[in-house]
Amino acid sequence: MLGDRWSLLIIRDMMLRGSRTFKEFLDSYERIATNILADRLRKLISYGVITTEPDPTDGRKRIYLLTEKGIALAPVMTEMVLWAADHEETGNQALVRLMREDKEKFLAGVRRRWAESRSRE
Amino acid sequence: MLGDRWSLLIIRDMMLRGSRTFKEFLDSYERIATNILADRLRKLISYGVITTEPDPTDGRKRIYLLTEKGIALAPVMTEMVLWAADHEETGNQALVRLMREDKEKFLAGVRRRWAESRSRE
DNA sequence: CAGGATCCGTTTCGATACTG
DNA sequence: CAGTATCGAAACGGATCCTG
Repeated sequence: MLGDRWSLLIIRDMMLRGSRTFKEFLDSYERIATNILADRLRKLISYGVITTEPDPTDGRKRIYLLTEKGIALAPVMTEMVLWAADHEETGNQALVRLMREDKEKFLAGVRRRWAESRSRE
Repeated sequence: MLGDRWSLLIIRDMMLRGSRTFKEFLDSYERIATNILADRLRKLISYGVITTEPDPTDGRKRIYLLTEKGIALAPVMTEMVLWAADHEETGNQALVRLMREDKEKFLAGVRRRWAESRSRE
């Protein structure tokens, strides 16, 4: 799954933007077709990187969550974002600044938010 | 180029195995078709991640080298290898051990070897 | 309306054969 | 050795349709 463009973007949006639903992924600024998105979500589930469950407050929705294996990708994503910020188009500047100031602290924050969202389920 | 399987493997082999020629990339254990390899090398050059020049000792060969922008991907590759080692098939165990013992030291070594190979050109 | 599935033209891939 | 040419197979992506 490393090496698939859409999978990486999905993981990035889940990890850094907190995206959780099919619609939120679709609205992410990069264009993705619904069939491709559905396919990648299925594959990510089969890889054990994410899981899915119905939204308890809205039966129509499904919620997608990172697993332990998924959140373990945080260091990879962080390094990717930092490299892109240095060498390609600039993304979220505030986020990049946070990452650069203290990488370990930033990662700890990502993991903490993930653990908290898990415990609410 | 992040998000393309072959590009990542080429960069990995250049960075961690010291691969430098078309043939060395082909012989890398993952199968890659010659046209795909040529295409990815071309794209990596256009991205500014690698450069190429004729082999001074063998006119038939071309040598591919990482640029500054390319070697800056070392932290990304390292985190990818560590994640894969923890969660997927196991690759080069000795390398993984080195990375885990002291990540910064490992990265310094990669950068030093790269600088030395540059200065020999 | 959210989360998909299906259809379909277009792009990319990958295996093999061939060339400088 | 380092690629290019060719061609069928697979993946993509857009539009649209379906279902709870």
